[in-house]
Amino acid sequence: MKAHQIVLQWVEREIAGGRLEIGQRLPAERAIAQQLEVSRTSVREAIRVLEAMGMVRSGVGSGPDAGTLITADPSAPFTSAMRLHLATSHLPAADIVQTRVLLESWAVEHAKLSSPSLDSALALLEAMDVPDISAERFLELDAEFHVALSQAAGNILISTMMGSLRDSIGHYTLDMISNLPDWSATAARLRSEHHGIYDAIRTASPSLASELVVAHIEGYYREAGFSSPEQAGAEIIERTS
Amino acid sequence: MKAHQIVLQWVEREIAGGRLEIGQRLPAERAIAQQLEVSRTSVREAIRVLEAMGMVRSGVGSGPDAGTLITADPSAPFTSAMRLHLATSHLPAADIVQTRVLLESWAVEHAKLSSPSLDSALALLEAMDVPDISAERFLELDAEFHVALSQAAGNILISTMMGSLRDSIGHYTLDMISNLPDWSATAARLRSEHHGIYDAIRTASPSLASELVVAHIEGYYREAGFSSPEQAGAEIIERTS
DNA sequence: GCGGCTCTATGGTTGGACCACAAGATGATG
DNA sequence: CATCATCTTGTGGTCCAACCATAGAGCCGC
Repeated sequence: MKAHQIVLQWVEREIAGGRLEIGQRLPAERAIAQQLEVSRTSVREAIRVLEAMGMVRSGVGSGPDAGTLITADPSAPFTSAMRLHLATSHLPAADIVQTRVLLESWAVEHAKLSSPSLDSALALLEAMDVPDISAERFLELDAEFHVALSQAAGNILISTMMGSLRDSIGHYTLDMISNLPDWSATAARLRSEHHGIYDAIRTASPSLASELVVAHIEGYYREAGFSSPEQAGAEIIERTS
Repeated sequence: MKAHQIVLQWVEREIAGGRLEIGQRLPAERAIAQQLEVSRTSVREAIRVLEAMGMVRSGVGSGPDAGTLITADPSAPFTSAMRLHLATSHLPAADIVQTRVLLESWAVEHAKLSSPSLDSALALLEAMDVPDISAERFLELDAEFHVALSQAAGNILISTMMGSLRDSIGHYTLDMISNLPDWSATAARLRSEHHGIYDAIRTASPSLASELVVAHIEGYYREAGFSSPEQAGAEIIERTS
């Protein structure tokens, strides 16, 4: 077993055993190295891995922001790993769109009316309603709106995956604007659909909300000139390669 | 920007630009360090991160297994990160079960009859049919069977997530055996349900297959004494904490 | 030919040194 | 006494030089 893996294993056991918890600090790198009898270099390699997995966050100096703090950001590994794997073209964009539709339609169907995420969604909805908003800003809020919706179901795993997909999705929704015949008309339609989805959730019509979401997403791709998410994915791969 | 991030960025650009591809080797650590004007230590930290994300695989010595090979195993980051985040109890097991049902029911509904994964699934099915199989071995094959099914839809992202969930799921399906009143009876039922699912896919009855999968998974939890996956998750957290 | 040897290049590991940073302790100064 | 500058301490960030372990490549003696 490699030296840095010893450290990883130790950290995992400390966490699983409750001796380390979120919000606490890891011992100093030099202290861990001494305790586990490995070099500080190896400790640092392990911490880099933990950092990439969103388990810790390091800060220099002293004070509240210093030291290696144990966090728990499950989205970090998904986001960064997905971006890299996308670059290899072994993860087709079409798969991402397809997955998005699946996760999001499920999430709105199982949204909990008591979730505070719905309030955030409403705020985003209103932010999108301002008249002279730029297309970039609109799509940004759009993405956040969809993530907020998917959080309302209360499944951390699914909302996390949606949050990670959001970044990947953001890259090409913007590209697709140029394919639209009339952005302001599209924006108006998107606004109306967003409100429709939101209202369906609020009035406890889960299956309707789900259908509207699917239609909303697929409609956007259709209007941008793709007859299906599969083709959209293929086209995007063409253009970015 | 930290030194190791420079390396990560460089690797990402090399891959995105097609100058590095899967199957090729990264330059030697010392060479990268010299080229990017960072220390070898920083290069190694970056490689550790890439390794954790399933992007590379390092080997010492010389020959075909030596050097740092660019792979593309999207399941690696999901699996390891999920295990760690599970340990923090910020990722409830119930969420995992719920996600599994969602992904798997979608996958069988969209399974492609031409997929070779279906042949693998059949082989696994037959392996599970041998009379004197142990419960452990049966559940192992069971897990592989479900992963094979989810691969048949051809969505890399979804099958990858299922593969990662499989590890987490495996931990507690085994635990649940003790809750079963009659294992051999349950095994017989599972076999029959597996064949039912497989046949539904083969006979191009996607919605039936999907329903059977949901019933199959939820039925297992019910028989083990949980009335819903949510309760199962809660119970598992109790027992492992 | 063939077995064993050295050579070489790879990643793996280590200890030590130094830097940048930020808070807290200290002390000079008005 | 209050205030501000300075020093101290402890943190992560970086780098270097050396050494080890591995495993193929090539050479040499037989």
